[in-house]
Amino acid sequence: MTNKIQTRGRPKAFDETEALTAAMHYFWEHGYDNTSLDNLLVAMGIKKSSFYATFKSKAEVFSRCLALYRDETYRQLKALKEQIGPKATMMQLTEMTIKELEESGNVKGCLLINSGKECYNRYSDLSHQIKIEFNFVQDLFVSFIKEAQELGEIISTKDAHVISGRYMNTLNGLVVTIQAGASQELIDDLVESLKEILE
Amino acid sequence: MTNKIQTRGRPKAFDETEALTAAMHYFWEHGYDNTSLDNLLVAMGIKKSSFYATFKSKAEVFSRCLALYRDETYRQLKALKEQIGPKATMMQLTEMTIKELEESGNVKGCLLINSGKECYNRYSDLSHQIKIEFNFVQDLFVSFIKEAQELGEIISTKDAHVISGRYMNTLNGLVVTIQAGASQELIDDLVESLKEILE
DNA sequence: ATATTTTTGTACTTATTGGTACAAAAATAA
DNA sequence: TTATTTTTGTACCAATAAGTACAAAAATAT
Repeated sequence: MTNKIQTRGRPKAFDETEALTAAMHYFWEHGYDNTSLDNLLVAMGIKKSSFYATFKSKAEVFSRCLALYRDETYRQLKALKEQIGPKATMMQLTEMTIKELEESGNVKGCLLINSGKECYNRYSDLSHQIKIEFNFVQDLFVSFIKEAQELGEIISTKDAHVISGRYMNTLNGLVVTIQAGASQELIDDLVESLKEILE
Repeated sequence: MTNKIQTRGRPKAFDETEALTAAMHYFWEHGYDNTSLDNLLVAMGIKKSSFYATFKSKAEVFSRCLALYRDETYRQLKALKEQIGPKATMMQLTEMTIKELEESGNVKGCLLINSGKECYNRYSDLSHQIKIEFNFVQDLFVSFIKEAQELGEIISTKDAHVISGRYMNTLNGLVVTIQAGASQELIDDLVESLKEILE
């Protein structure tokens, strides 16, 4: 991947993918606008000169982070599915959100959803990319539901697109509902409703 | 409300509530951070000197806009409920979102949800207020469901809190799902799921 | 007429933003 | 050794941010 044959001159002291991963996590936690270039440089562990010698702008780095997020999400979810099966993998998404809330007192949500809201009607190039990444991940979820139906983990009378769409919508809704200040009872029932969707 | 007995001196040339209403709509469309003071002054139709002679800061104005939004929402929904009944009023919320999408090509969503996300883990005072306003409006929805159940518009076997919570969560989820770039089929099914929740 | 208060307008401050310029040091291949 | 390239560091730039200061004009109650 990043196997560039060593050319003459001082080699890059940082790994591009590692730096992008660090940037992705910072963006994920703070959002695009609320991440200043200085914040980003500290998170990535490189200096401004190195940054602009490698990337063309903050926006380009963000774009690459979105792609990286989609890649990582895809990779990790597929790996998890091989271990615990498709239905358990879907439920795990909910459990991770609740666990994060209980352990740290807050939730980050999905980077694509967060960025979709932030970029909507403001950064059309990023919005366009987010749409593509979002539907890419959405398709993965549909394939999980289909596989779960074949395995008999989920009843086959409902359309996989419908189940997947409603599950993810409810989960993404749960995050914004928590962020708006929902009561524990409301959160608990929404988690219950997520279980029901996968029945 | 704003009946202040005329004191000596040049009277205020603008109505505070009108200015706040204009500010509220600007914040609703653009968010808090993405609304500069200059944007706000143009939207409110007043000059910087008048602004700071009346309000103490941008944050205070935003806070008052949140309260105004809750007030207006409460007032308008109750009025609508008197006209078309509680269940139709709830469905109207979905219809408004879809109508807005079809007519203008985009959705604004709920100011409290949008602000909840934007302020979460960043502006604790505002976050705290949003939580209060959000639950205030949420309680109104619960009362609508209860009334709809009494009227026989919605079956009474399910808890009103559950119905209200799931409906609003799905609707708020729908907005962020649209903003992330959902397909028309997904949007259509989520609207269908909103109908089912109120059955 | 006068005191009072809000108006508008202009100028300013301090901080931060994303991004550029450039020199000197360091690390490596040839 | 030399050519090449990346490193760090410092100094910039123009734009924008929220907010302050203050004078002069305008509108009103008394």
